[in-house]
Amino acid sequence: MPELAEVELSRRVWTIAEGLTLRGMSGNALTRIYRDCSLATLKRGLRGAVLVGSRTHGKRMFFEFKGGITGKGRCLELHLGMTGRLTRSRTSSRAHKHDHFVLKTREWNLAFNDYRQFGRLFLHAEGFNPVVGLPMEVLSKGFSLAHMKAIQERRSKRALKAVLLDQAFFPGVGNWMADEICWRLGYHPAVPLGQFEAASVRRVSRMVCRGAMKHIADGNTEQYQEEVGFSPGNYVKRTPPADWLFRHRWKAGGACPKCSRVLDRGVVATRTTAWCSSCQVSR
DNA sequence: TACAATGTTTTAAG
DNA sequence: CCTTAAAACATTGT
Repeated sequence: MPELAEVELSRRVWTIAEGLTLRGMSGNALTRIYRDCSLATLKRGLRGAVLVGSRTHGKRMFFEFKGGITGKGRCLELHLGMTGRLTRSRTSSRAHKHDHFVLKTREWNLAFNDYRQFGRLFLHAEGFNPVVGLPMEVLSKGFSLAHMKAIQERRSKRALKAVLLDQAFFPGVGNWMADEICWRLGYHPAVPLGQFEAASVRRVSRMVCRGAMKHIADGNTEQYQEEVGFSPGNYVKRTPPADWLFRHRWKAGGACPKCSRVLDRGVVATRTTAWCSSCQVSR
């Protein structure tokens, strides 16, 4: 479920345990989640460690740990895939179905839950600097007009939506944000990137990323953290303003917030796509 | 039952 | 080399 803002929401769920020592861990070693890093490696690396900080980059999360039985800190990288989420609960509560591992402190259980198992995890050495080698974040200072023009040159013939979904160029943007950006630009998602004004693509994609953070991450942090059994799509119904395409694109028969025309649906860049054939031109 | 689901990677094909 | 399309992953809900 996670795009930029919900990844940030997920990160915040675990910050409750900052400064606390991991006293144990449980998990199911047999799932696909462990294709990059085994449960045994995870257990050995994190036992006795202290969570000292965290950050996100696009759809990735990085949790930094110090100490532990190895004496060396670790950086735990998580990706939520399509259906992953992070939860926290009191130590008295039992694990939920599809909790692949649970990090335990004296007072909290931090769980990684993902029923489709598309998520992944990596355990890096202490001091791993996640920013090096990763693409420029859309909301960072470096995402300049020159940077945008460079992207445009390298992918001028590709569909706008395809480039927006490419994590090497727009880290954190996912299917709904891509549709939102195309709609706000007033063009069909299949129009080649080369036909756009670089400044417009940059401005609108930054606006949508900022709005997602404001309306979804900042607007839901406490509720998200308290909610048990939070299900994908819940936040969709209650957060961003009604003049966002986001609020309408999910339901069959959803209407364009600008002109009220029923939204079109199809596949663009291999993903289900919603657009308004009246407000979005194909030229 | 069949299909789609907020993601990515791999493989195949042109 | 490039680009695009399709399949694969595993589970749930409509």
